[in-house]
Amino acid sequence: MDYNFLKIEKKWQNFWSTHKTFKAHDQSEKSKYYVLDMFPYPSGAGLHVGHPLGYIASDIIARFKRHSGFNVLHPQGFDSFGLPAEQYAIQTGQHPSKTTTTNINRYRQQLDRMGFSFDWDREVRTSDPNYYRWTQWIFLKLFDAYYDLQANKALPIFELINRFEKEGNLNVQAHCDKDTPLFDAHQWNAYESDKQQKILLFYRLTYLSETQVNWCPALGTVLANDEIVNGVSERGGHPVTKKKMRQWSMRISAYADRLLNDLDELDWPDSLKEMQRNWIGKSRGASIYFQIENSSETIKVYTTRPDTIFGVTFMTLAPEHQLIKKITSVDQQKAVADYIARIAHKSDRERQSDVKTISGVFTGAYALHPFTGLPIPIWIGEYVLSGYGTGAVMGVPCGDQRDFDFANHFNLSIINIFDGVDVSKAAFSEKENIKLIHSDFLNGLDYKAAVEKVIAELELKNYGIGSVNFRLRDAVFSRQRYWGEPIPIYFKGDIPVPLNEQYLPLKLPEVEKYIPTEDGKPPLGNAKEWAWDEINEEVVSIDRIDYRSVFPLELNTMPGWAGSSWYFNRYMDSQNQMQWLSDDAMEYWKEVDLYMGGSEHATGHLLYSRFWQKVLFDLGYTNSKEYAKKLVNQGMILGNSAFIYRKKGTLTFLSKGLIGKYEVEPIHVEVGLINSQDELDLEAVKIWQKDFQQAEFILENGKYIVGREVEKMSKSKYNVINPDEICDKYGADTLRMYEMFLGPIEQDKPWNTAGISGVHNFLKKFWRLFYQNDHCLVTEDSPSAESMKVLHQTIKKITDDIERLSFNTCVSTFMICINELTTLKCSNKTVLEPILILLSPFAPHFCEELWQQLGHPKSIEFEPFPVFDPSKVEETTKEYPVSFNGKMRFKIKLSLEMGVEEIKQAVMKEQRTLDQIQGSRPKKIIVVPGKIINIVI
RNA sequence: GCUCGGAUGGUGGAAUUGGUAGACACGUUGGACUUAAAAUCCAAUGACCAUUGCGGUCGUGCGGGUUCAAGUCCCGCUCCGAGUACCA
Repeated sequence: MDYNFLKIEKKWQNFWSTHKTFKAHDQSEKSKYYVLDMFPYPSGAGLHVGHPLGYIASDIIARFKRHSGFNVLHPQGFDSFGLPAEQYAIQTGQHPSKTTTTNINRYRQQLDRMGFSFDWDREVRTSDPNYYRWTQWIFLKLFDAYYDLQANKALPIFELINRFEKEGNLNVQAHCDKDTPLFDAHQWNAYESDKQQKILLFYRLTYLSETQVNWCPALGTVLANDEIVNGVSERGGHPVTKKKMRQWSMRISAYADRLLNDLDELDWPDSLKEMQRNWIGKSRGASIYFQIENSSETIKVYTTRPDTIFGVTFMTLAPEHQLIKKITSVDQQKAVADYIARIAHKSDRERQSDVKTISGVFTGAYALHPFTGLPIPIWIGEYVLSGYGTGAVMGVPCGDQRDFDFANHFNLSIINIFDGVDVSKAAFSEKENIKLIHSDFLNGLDYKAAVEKVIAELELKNYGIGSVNFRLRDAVFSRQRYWGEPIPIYFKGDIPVPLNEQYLPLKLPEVEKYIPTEDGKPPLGNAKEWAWDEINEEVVSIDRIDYRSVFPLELNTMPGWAGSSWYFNRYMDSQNQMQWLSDDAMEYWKEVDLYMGGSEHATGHLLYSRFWQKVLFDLGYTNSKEYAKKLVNQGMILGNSAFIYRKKGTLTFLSKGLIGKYEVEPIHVEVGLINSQDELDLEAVKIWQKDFQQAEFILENGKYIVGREVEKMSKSKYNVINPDEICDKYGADTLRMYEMFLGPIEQDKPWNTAGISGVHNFLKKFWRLFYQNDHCLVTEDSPSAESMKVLHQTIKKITDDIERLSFNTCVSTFMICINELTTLKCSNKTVLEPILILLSPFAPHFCEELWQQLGHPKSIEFEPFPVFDPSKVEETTKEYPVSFNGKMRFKIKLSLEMGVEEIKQAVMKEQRTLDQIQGSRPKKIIVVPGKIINIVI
């Protein structure tokens, strides 16, 4: 019997799938354990060895928990709406659902080969109408809710309407648009229904509004902030500009404080929590009102440094500020208009890349300092952002570097208000250990005391108010795409009307083209059947919108993060046709116990999904306000790219060592064409790409040596390692163990195929404890004390290490264990059986096979995990290192039962010790039982 | 700039609470078996010095400190990575 991994793995994968071994049961005596992976987007390129890293880790936990007696939910699915399938559709005319299905099937095949213990009966696909029906349902729940600041939670919108009817909105404290008008009950009841609906949009948790959006002309769609990286689109790297559009948004800003505070109770990586904290960006400070000279208008500024109020020498408004038109003096009007026009032409990217240049213009107007009454010139400056705070800042050049630079550039005055500080060259922006001067009633105070005092004063005199600000913006929810969830809304005029939930799912219509219409409408504008008939309650042809009861449906679709913001709940009850989730399933599964995924979702998916969970919690649809108590970020497996070097402007390629002073262009080559000595296979490269047939390769020592660089694994960099190839050559169990062995799970690490033999040899070595030359070695004799000791040391180490997710050390422990048992020639059933159970989460097929060979009729999957027995590893003696002043000199074997005093006496009797001390008495003897003896002399 | 991580042999990495640094694996070298190769097994492998025999010195990015004892704790740097970026 050889270790025939191909045969074994196929056999057990079939066994597991026909027996539905990993089916999770909704009712069980056992405690539940929910292990979740971030579900993949099924791209056309298939999986590479980096993708399954997190899945392997979570699978080990899932299997370990099953052995430990838990009813484990370990589901998987596909985030199957998205841009690549749509772009492929645009190019080829093939329906995205077809591409998606093909890709999913390929993913499924690859995943199955690795022996994951997923419960595929619960699979979800975000593009499946049976799934997105509930995504649409959640959208309607958000549409029908508002955020009440008194209750500090979302409430149904009808409660708000009731209040409006009784008392208007004068006493309503709710999270709403800042331009929301005030009205009393009488006014409200007198409003036309359309006007009432428009006002309600200011309150709804998902709402339509005219917003400045990030428009990507190349993709023809709007992007959220987290979909933009360095001013260009995350996908494709296309430029992004600003555009005003009527868009759906999600009022996530209402939840900023709770999203921030609840982070404290989550067992998530600190770095990830920190990223979310920064993204939410809470800051404390004050809003201060500045009266404008000779005008009734006031300008509100937000500052985190109200203590520096006496350092104010000017004020700057964002170019988009509404008051600019009103306050600009006659003689400055042209200059201001020119400036604003110039800024408006700049794209976001230009504005971002050019932060060094200082630009601005004087409005000709002055504001009055609230305390001194002195006039302060009002400027307009590009560096002030309209989106943050009030879009206006007070300029304190002595305390803020940007204000300082601005003041210097335009020759504005600078007052120093910090004691003993030189502000002639740069601003002083530190807060600690400094006292204020030239600051009237704040003189002599430090930062903390001054802030407190000035806010009290501002509030007393009604010049301002202490306030809190967030960086977090509402999330734009409309996408001008085809391949996404339709938004269940139709329009009567410009009033959005929600579809009643009984008509869900609102299925994606068929279209002829997947591109925007000629008049610039989203792709759904191409659909013929895309109007809602209120009377017949069905989707009908758009030709009928002239009929009284037929109205156009929303043409935008939902963004990629919609479907992924709640899928973890659906797994608990994925086949339910009546509800998004039954109460029983929710009651039993509660929330995710371990969520495994990449940190790249920190400010996207992981924030949006927390937001939706909180809304659903407030509205009573779930009883967990956080859906994942523990989260682990697996690192990335990086590729080891290979480069050849083309002499600039030629077809000549220089081996790495010959580049010298030549100007060369590095070009990626397929890593499969490189041997372990970094030598390029010249024949193969010419077959690989025809372009190289004409090329001349200059060799060193008869070889072409490539350059190497560690980068992200990607098809375009030709550094992809396909897991199928590894499975063919070494088997899935080797791949699983090797990926765990590469390093700590949360770390990025480069893939290196060369190292895999170590793990593969381990499995073969272990196999040889069972079989050699077709001969079974396993005996039922009672094992030696040494082998029992090896076993129990292993049990302890593995149990501890799995609990703390240190899988790389687990693999090492197994290797040590098998090396020792090999040395001991131990093939006792009593020892080998528990090791199979220990190892089975890592190498499941391998262990199942041997488990069966040992005569067990049932699968290994639910065997109880072996329990550590300390008595088996107990030692009576131990070698203690004896050191003098911390330096180790010799070892001494002593009984473990000795007390500290006995050990001291025994050590002092040692001849060598006495030699060391040479007559002088030791100052101190330190004994840590079981660890160390140190003699201070 | 700010925030958060890192830095240990030729390489990936161990060292869980301050207690024999370098486990385990790759790679390299030498050996056994073999006609040969593969496979397998054995030995050596941080650096330097001493090796006929023990052995010794230095070593966890750099400079200090605390301690009988520091990869681990404290202070000050350097470099690398990630996130974020006119956020007032």
